[in-house]
Amino acid sequence: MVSEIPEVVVLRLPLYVRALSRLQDESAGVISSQELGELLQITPAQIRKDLSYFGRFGKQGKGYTVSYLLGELRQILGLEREWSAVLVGVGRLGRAILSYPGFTPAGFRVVAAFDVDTNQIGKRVDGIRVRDISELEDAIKRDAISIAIVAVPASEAQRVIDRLVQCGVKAILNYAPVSPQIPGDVKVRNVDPVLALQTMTFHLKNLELAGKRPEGKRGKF
Amino acid sequence: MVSEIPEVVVLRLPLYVRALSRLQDESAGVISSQELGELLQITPAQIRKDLSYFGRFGKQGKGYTVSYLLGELRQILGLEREWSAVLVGVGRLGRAILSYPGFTPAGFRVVAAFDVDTNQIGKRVDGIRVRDISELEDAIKRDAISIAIVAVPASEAQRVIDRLVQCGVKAILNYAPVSPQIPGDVKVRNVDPVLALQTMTFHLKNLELAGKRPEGKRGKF
DNA sequence: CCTTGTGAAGGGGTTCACAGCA
DNA sequence: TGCTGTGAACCCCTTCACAAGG
Repeated sequence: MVSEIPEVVVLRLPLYVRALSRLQDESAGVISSQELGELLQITPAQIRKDLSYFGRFGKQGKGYTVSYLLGELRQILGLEREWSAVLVGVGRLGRAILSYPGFTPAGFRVVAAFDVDTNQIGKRVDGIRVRDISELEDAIKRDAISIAIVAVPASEAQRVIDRLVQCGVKAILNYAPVSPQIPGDVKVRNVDPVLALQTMTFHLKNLELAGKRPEGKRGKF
Repeated sequence: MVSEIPEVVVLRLPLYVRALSRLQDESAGVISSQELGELLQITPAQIRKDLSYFGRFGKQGKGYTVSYLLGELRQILGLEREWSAVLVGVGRLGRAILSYPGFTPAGFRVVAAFDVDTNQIGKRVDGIRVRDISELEDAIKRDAISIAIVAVPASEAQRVIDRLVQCGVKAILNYAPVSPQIPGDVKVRNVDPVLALQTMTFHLKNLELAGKRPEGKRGKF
């Protein structure tokens, strides 16, 4: 039931959760796949197919009850509990992550932060005491942490990730600009704004080229 | 030549650039698709196919000259020039973005920052003066900016994005936790660490379930 | 009538496998 | 021999289209 779900589907589920949460805040009662699709720029068929991997949540002729579908999806994604995470790297980026207010309401709690910088160690950042990275393994194992956030320099990232994997972390949110090597049972999501920008400059460049070619007029509305 | 390239391919090109840059720093001369694939966890065939959309960059029996391929890819992605961007939203997140040191070496320069908060306006953050958002349109048009970074609250994001699109911005790096509505000729990349975490909790939850079922009956039917 | 759920069809990206060539 | 470049096969995701049912 769980093993055959396409990864792309899993990537979309949080989008549904986010949209449904907003709809619930706006007291929306029922929504059709058509309407949800318009909000998310996803085809209605796509949404219905995605949901059908997990069950039948809708009412024919009506649509989906927002609160019910939201609850089911939160259940499916494991969001009905709180998740503890550790942060490695408390430099500028790491401190920004610690003070990011979006994690807590979503149920993610950073319970420990580590660094190698002796100037940082012992200090408190947003209520979290920065600990020496030598304590990393003990802390993770003691609390059976399965999520880590990596915000160390690129040169250190693979080493840190190896250590995290070694002590049982199964999910890594990686802010370092590297493509880490990890075993298949560990999930990594990379956050790299520069990569994101670079995928867009490709299109920008081609827009400009098109604009410079008088005969290359294609985009008409 | 340009319009038929799958978007997934464009998403991978920056990964190649990043890996090749590192290889160049390490004075690597030549690399095969096999080796590059191991670094990036991508199949060699995938890499060769991706590159073949743009030309023939390798040497049979040898592989790819790192510096040459890097230069070609940078050319393809439009990275041989500097790109100016504006930032909208200079709250905690926006300030962290302004002080992020990764943009400049990659050739991205934030040339203006805007906010609605009168306490912020006029102040300088990392050398950039914060301007009143009412100046947004003029500034973008004057300098023909095509990239914007959005770091405003979710409730404001769509409005801000509408304004950006309105005055000709074609690429948006969106840090707000929303799925924006945009016309087809504008590219958006969303950065949302919470969504990233939520896709991983799905797997974590299922790992735990599997662990709790002695027979580990996965893949029913 | 309206919208879901879903087999089936379709489309597009990945992988294969080998010709080509240094 | 070693590795690229690439048509073709393959596979998987998306979209279609309609039965089902409120």
